[in-house]
Formats: sequence, structure tokens, C-alpha cells
Amino acid sequence: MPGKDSAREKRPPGRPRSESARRAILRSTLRLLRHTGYSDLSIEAIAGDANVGKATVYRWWPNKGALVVDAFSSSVHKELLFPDTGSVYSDVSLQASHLVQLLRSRRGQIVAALIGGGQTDAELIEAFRERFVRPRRLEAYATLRKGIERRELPAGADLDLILDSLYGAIYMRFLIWKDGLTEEFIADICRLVLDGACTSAAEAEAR
Amino acid sequence: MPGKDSAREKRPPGRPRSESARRAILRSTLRLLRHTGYSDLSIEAIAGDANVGKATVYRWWPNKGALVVDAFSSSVHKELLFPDTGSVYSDVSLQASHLVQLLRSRRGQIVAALIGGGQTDAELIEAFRERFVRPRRLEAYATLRKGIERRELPAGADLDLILDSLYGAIYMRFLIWKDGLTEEFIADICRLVLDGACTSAAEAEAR
Amino acid sequence: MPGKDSAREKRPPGRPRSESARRAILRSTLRLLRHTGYSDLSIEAIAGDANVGKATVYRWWPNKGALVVDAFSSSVHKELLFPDTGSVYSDVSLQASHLVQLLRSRRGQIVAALIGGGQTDAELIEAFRERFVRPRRLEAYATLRKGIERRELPAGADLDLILDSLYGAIYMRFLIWKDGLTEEFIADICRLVLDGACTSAAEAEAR
Amino acid sequence: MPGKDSAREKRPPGRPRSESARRAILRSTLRLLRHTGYSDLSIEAIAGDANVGKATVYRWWPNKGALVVDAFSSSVHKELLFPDTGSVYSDVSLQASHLVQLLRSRRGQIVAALIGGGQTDAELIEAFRERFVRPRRLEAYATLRKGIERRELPAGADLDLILDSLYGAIYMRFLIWKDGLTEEFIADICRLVLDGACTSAAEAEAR
DNA sequence: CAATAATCGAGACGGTACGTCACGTCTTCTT
DNA sequence: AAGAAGACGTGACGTACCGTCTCGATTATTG
Repeated sequence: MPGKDSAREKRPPGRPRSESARRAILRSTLRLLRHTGYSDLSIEAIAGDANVGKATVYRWWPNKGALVVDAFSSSVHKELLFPDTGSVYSDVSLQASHLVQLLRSRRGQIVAALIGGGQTDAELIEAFRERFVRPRRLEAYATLRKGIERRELPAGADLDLILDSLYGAIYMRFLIWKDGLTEEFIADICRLVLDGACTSAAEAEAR
Repeated sequence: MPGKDSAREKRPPGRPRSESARRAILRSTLRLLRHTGYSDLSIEAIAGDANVGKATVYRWWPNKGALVVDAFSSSVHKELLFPDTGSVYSDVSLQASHLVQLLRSRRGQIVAALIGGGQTDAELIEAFRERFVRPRRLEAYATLRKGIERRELPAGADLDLILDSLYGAIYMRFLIWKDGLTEEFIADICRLVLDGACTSAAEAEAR
Repeated sequence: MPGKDSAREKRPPGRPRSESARRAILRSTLRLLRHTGYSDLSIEAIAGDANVGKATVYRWWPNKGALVVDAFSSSVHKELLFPDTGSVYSDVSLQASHLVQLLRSRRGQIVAALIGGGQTDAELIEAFRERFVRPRRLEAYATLRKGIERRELPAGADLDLILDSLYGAIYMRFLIWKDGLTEEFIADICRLVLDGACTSAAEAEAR
Repeated sequence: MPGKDSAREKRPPGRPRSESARRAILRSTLRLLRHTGYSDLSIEAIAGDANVGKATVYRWWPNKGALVVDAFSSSVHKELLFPDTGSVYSDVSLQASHLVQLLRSRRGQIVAALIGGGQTDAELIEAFRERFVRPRRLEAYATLRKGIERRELPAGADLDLILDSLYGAIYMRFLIWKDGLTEEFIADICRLVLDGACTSAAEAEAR
């Protein structure tokens, strides 16, 4: 068999896409987002900063939102994985603590910009949700289920309810109050929500 | 007593601000926001619709966000007042239900736009917070304190923690999930958080 | 020889300037100037009339004056060339007569506007001088020199002095008196100045 | 007779016009004209500089041109009077020399601005002509007529022709060449024109 | 090894809206 | 009645980006 690879794809004729241009664009997008808000970020500036023609950007990304999500998700590391300490409270509060560290760092401005920009751009918020929030949510489900197995949480607990009230509180302080994201707050909110999950599920069962 | 009025204010010199222009601008802002998204809303169009000079808009509002906050908060009626039913749970869940109705209506897009724009504009998020969120927060304190007096909530409850996790969950679904703002959710989240407040405060006391 | 052309000019990168836009702008400038005064002429109107973006105008002309000089000088035909009749007096008075005809026509308003605007804008008066006045001055030198060769003028005549007093008189009546630009005046001023040149140079020599 | 004064004028009721405001406006106009060109001079700035309401300016001067001429003519001293030395050449060249000194000074910019602005504003150039140029022209006639009486100039000399070619040359260098206004030039141009007047009138008589 | 084709950078194009400035008019209170 | 103060509707300013386009140059595959 002469072919080198079974997954070999027929390359179209013509000059292939420049990988270095792609990377330069993503890098410039992130750099500029650190200093400028999402809405003040212009494709013109990105292309200029990346030494790239404007058309090259438009050739590969349909709009600003798609580009920014792409750039951001290429920058998120494994720092937000849930640990497995044997205690739901510990697992969740540790991860929440790492999230808060991220939000308080320079990259937090990018998260704010994405959520902010997404309120105007449906595709942007969807991309942010599916590529950033959803993966962590799936891990959180697993962590909570382990807690249920260990009887730390009741069997009928509404996982989304728990996670929305916990992370919702964090995002509320991050997006609106712009304050109060302390370690103590993390400890308190985890306790409040996990305790609530126990009591409220017990009541529901009793009904 | 010679003075006419103790609260009489000295008017500044010059032609006074036109109240009719102010109202026309706010009215046009809301009208256009119904048809256009926040980011497609232009001051040029507002001024044109209101038959007003662009400079008159800029004289009184520093930017689009401030204008929209003003227009929006002038349109929020008493629909978000907390009732006084004699039960914390009822008071809070009724108000939360009204908030969700607002967020799900056309005016919800304005709220989203304000929070979104505020992620780029510190003054905008501050204005939104102080003029829309804070007043409701103050009422919420009062409602919760009545609950404490009635022994529905423990004396040492952290009111901000309770409210951030409750409303944070709502805003999380509103801003990021763009889904799940049902009546059942309201009931569940209120129960979860209020129950959590009881248990977690009891624990804290025990420590 | 590998190079195609010694005078070959390297075109700069990027899309080349649109010649049709350039012409449309100049045409619209002249058209609007016929109906409106110079100071009432707006770049906005020119761009609109030429179906051209305002930025395209500003990309190529720094200000209104420069644009109008360009438009004007592109409209000056060969009508102001000096003839060669064999007599200095005839050559000069014929050309002066053509100039006066131009100044009295609708295009005279453009000349007035350019000189007027140039009193505030150093670059404008320089452009007017170099592109309109200087070329004619150079021809005038040649005409006068032929007169010197034919002994119609003395060898030591100060050409600039002669031309400034001749054309200065015309511009004085044009710009300040706004009157008196008759054919008789042309004949008289040419005679006065050319006679003066003869006598005064003779005296100078005698000294 | 009860009246105090035959020239007594019935004063209109109400607050009389403020002389200090009038002076402040004229002073500010001249000051700003030194730094800014005529077309960049704004009534807004004048009123601000003079601590005067804008309406006060508009109440007394119909437009910018009228105000500027007023301000300028209130500042011209007796420096441009023709002397009486007993020689036309001396009288004229001395006065021309003073004029050139004025044009080369800071006030020259105002003269340029007035002539420049007048090319767009008919009332302005008329006011400049009648209040600045014409008075000097009348004196110049007198000076030249004394020269005719002394036989320095022929009886049939065309005074306007002489003066336009002399002062026209000066204004040509001032307005267009922006150069060459030397003392030597003054001497030369006076000689050229006065000599021309003699010869050309003699010829005309001979015809 | 030429021809073909899609990419690249650069930057001009027709547009839209920006936020500022001055216009000349007006409305208020004070002198 | 005139003063200063300054807001008003109007309209042009010059700038910044939009998303599209036209260039010459570059880099690959195909004939």
C-alpha cells in the first residue's frame, strides 16, 4: 500500500494556511485583551499587532467573538481540575479557590470580557459556555456524585442547583460587586451550599 | 422668617436644563433598545429619534452605558419590591419570581447589556450596581432581618452570603446558561439557600 | 540586461489608489465650488457628491485648501500661456488680459478663496504659489528676457520688480478694490511698468 | 430753557450698554487674532476670553468680520501718515517703508487675516477697504498732487494706476510671495513706478 | 519545470458612528 | 433693557474601524 497514512487527507492545491500567522493572531488577541475591553478590541488592532493582513483574520474567523473564544480556550490550563481528596467539601472548595485565583489574576479580565461581550453576542456566550464552563461542570458532577456515594450528600440532591448557587455566588461577586472574593468567602459559600443541599433534600424526602 | 424655604436651592446661572429634552432622550433610548441590541444602539440614532442635538446627549451622559442605565432604572417600577407575607421564604421567593419575570421579558436584554457593557466600563457596572442592585439588596436585608426576628433564620446568618448565592444562581442561569429560569428553580433555590443558612449558622455556633 | 526599465518605479504594497475616486473628488469639488463659497464648502458634501468615503478625501488631501488648489490647478488650461508676438508689450498685455478674464469669471472666486484661505494656512498659500503663480512667473521671465534681447528692455532690468508691480496692481484691484479690472487698465498698467523699467534702469546705469 | 443740552439725546430706558464690555471684546479679538488665524477665530473664544456673554457680542456686531474690522481699525495709529518732505519720491517711499514695517510686525498677521477673510466675506473686505485702505489712498492723492504741482510728475498722471502698481507690488509680496519686503525693494519699486509715470504720461501726451 | 491556485502582507475602498466644536438662538437670574 | 451664563438644535469636523477589495509576492500541488 503506497499511502503513508490511512487518515491522510487530500490537501487542496494552493498555498497552505500559515500556522505561524494563526498563532500570532491568537497571541495578539490575548495580549490586547489584557489591556482593552472586549468591545474596544478591534480586528484592525489585532492584525496590526500580529503583523498580519486584516483579510487573513477574516478568512479564518467569522467575527470577533469566535476569535476571542478561540484565543481564550487555547490559554486555559489544567489548573481548574477538581482534586480528589475524599471529601466533597475539600474537593469543591479547593477548585473554587483556584477559580477565584484565576478570576483575580490578569486573565480574569479576559473572562469578564468574554461574559460581558457574550451578553451582546449569542455565539460568543455559547462558545464560552461550551468550551469553558461546561467541561468544568461535567467534572463537578463527578465530584459531587462521589460525595453522594460517600453519603456526604443526599441521593436526591439537585446537582445543577448546588453548582449554580455556589459558582453563581462567585460570579456575582466577580461580575457585579467586583469585590469580596476572599478565601473566607470560598469556605463560607461552600459550607452554606453543601449544608443546604443536605437539609433541603432531607426535607424534600420527608414531604 | 424672611427665607421662603429652608431647602431652597440656588439655581446656577445660565439657561436651565430642558426637562423635555431629557425625557425625550430617555424615551427614545428605551424605544430603540426594544428594536436594536445594545451594541447596535447608537447615540446618533437616539438623538435623531428624540429630535435633540447629539451634544445635548453628551452634555448629560458621559457614554451610552450611563444613558441606558438611566433610562432603564427610570423604567423599573415597584415590581421588584419585597412583599411582607410573614414568611421569609415567601417574601424572597415571590420577589425572586418577579425578578425572573423581568429578566425573561424584553427588558431582560437591557439588564444583560448593562452587565455585559459594565465588564468593560467600570463606571457603568458601578452605576448599575448602585442604582439597580443595591436598592434591592437593602430591602432584602430588611426582609431577612424580619426573618431573624421571627426565628426563621439564625441570628448569626451572613446576609450577603445568602443573597449572593441565591441571586448569583439566578444571574448565572441568566447570563451564562441562558436557560433554566423556571418557577420550580426559584422555589428550589430559595429552599436550598435558606435551609443552608439555618444549618450552616448552627454549625458555626457549635464550633 | 535583466531590469526592464531604468525609470521603473517600485509600486508600494497594498491596493493601489483609485484613480476614478480621485477624479470624482476633484470634479465634485469644482462643481460644488460653482454653487457655494469656499468657506461654505464642506468636505462632507464633496465626499457625498462624489460617492466617496470621507476618509478617502482625507487620505489624500490634508485639508480643504489643498484639495481646492488641486482641483483648481487641474482646471487651468493653457489659457494663461504667454504668446510670442515679437513685442514684450503685446506678449505681456495679452497674457494679463487673459488672466483678468479668468479672475472676472466664476473661477475667479476660487482664486480669491485660495489666496484668502492661504492667509491663514501657510501650506495652502505655498501650494497656490508654487502650482499656480510660479509656473506663470517662469514663463514671464522668458518673455521678458526675449524683450531684453530685442532691446525693448534694458539689460539690467529687475524682472521680479517689473512683474510684481504689474501683477500686483491686478491682484490689488481684484482682492481689495474688487473693481477696475478693465481692458484699458491692462493697457495702461503694462505701459506704465514697462516704461518705468526702461527709464529706471537707465538711471540706475547712469548712477 | 429748561433743557440742559441742545444735543441732549433721549436715552432709551433700561440698562445702558456697557462700555467696558465693548472694550473687553475688542481687546480680546485683537489678542486672539495674534495667535489664531481669522477663520480659526471663534466668537465663542472671544466671548470667553472677554468674560462676556456670547449674546452680548451678537447684540452689537452682526458677524465676525464686522467685529474684527472694528477691533483692527481701533488699533491703527498715525504711523501711516504721509510726510511732506518736498519730494514725491521721499514722501511715498517713507510712507511705504512704514507700511512694510507694519506688515512685517505682528499686526501684519491681522492685515493678512482681514484681506484673507474678506475674500469670503464681502462686508469684511468692504469694511477693510473703506476704513483702512481708502483713508490712506486719499492722503496719497494729495501727496501725488503736490508732486504734480512741483513738476515732479506729469499733469495727466493716472494716480490710481500709480498707487495700485506701487502698493499692489507690496501686497503681492506680502500676501503671495510672503517674502522680499526689504528696504531696497521699497526704494526700487518707488523709483520704477514714479519713473514709469513720467515716461508713460509723456508718451500718452505725444499720442 | 512550468502552470495553476490559494495564501500571505499591505493597504485603499465606501461606509457608519464616534465625540468635539462652534454656530446663532434661547431662557434664566442679576444688575 | 442689558448683562453673564450657559443650554439648546444644528451640522461639519477629523478619526477609527468596519468588512470588502485589489494589488504583487510567496508557496504549495499538478500537468
